[in-house]
Amino acid sequence: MPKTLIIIVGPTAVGKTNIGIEIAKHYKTEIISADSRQFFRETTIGTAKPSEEELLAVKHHFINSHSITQDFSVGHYEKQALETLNHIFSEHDYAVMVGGSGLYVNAVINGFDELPEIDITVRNTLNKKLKEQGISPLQQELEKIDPEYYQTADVNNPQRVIRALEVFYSSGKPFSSFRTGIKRKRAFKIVLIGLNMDREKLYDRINQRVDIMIEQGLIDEVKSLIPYQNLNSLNTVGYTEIFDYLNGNINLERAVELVKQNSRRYAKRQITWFKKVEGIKWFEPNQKEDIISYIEYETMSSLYF
RNA sequence: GGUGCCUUAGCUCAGUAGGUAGAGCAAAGGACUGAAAAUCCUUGUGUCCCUGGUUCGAUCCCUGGAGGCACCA
Repeated sequence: MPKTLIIIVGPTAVGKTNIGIEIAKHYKTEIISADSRQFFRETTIGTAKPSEEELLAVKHHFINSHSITQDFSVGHYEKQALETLNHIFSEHDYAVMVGGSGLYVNAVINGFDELPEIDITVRNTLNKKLKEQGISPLQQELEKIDPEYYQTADVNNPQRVIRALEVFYSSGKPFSSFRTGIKRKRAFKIVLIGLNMDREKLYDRINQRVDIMIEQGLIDEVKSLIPYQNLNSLNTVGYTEIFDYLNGNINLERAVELVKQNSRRYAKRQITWFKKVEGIKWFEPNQKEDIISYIEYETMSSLYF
């Protein structure tokens, strides 16, 4: 029987965690998280991790697996996730991946091109230049060293421009020369489940969940992280706004309002991302039975075709 | 009760010497191969409070009304 990875994606607060656990229990297997903020031990309330009971009910990978101080990116994730999947598949026919980070999910589905390790001082220098001189000198640099990428790149986006430049300055070769766009073949079948619901209902759930986070002590959690507030892993919804409150820039009411608003915007971006992913079958989070039938159908059909 | 000011996009407000209107925020849509809960791009959604009148034409001027704010009684 072929090994099958069931991937459950969808916007924040739609109910992925819950369904993921149900599906994993049904197939008596483990969960691998694809959530770029739930890796970190130091952030719990604001990242809406599975509860302790949920973590005990089903074995989870990539939850509390890393520290915010570690250098961990989607490239590392791709490799580690595939290793973890190998382990799971050595004992199970199914694995369940749950996550809202589109890029991370994509890393497992299609893989990335091999890109060189970059020197962090190069990025720092480029960021300094961006801050002092603005984006246009960086755009000009990129146009000169990598005209091919410059053509198609979003050159208004500093992160894209700096990424291409740092790859060039770290390797001596243009970013575009590494980009093949080739999709990797995986040794397992993938069944993609998308979870979504009425936008208004989703937004209500997001707002409610933020209120619950505050009740659970989000402020104290963020307070304990003040020494680390400049880390990239804390540049995230639910933390930046509370840092602003704790630093006296905005009042608490405004901070909470902004956490809700930014979570809603995040959900919208997630929906945009997943809409274009090929092969997703969409469900409402209360359709557990339909989801399992769909997985069964997909698994069976792969036996015959 | 009287006087003055206000009423325009979901919100805060501009504006049109009379030719049916535009900013910010909110929102919506989109992009995205190692920062991705990040970052970036695009888009104005409207009985211009109601009512008559003047006018070729009124959101704008005039009658009357409704609501809000301020002051005076």
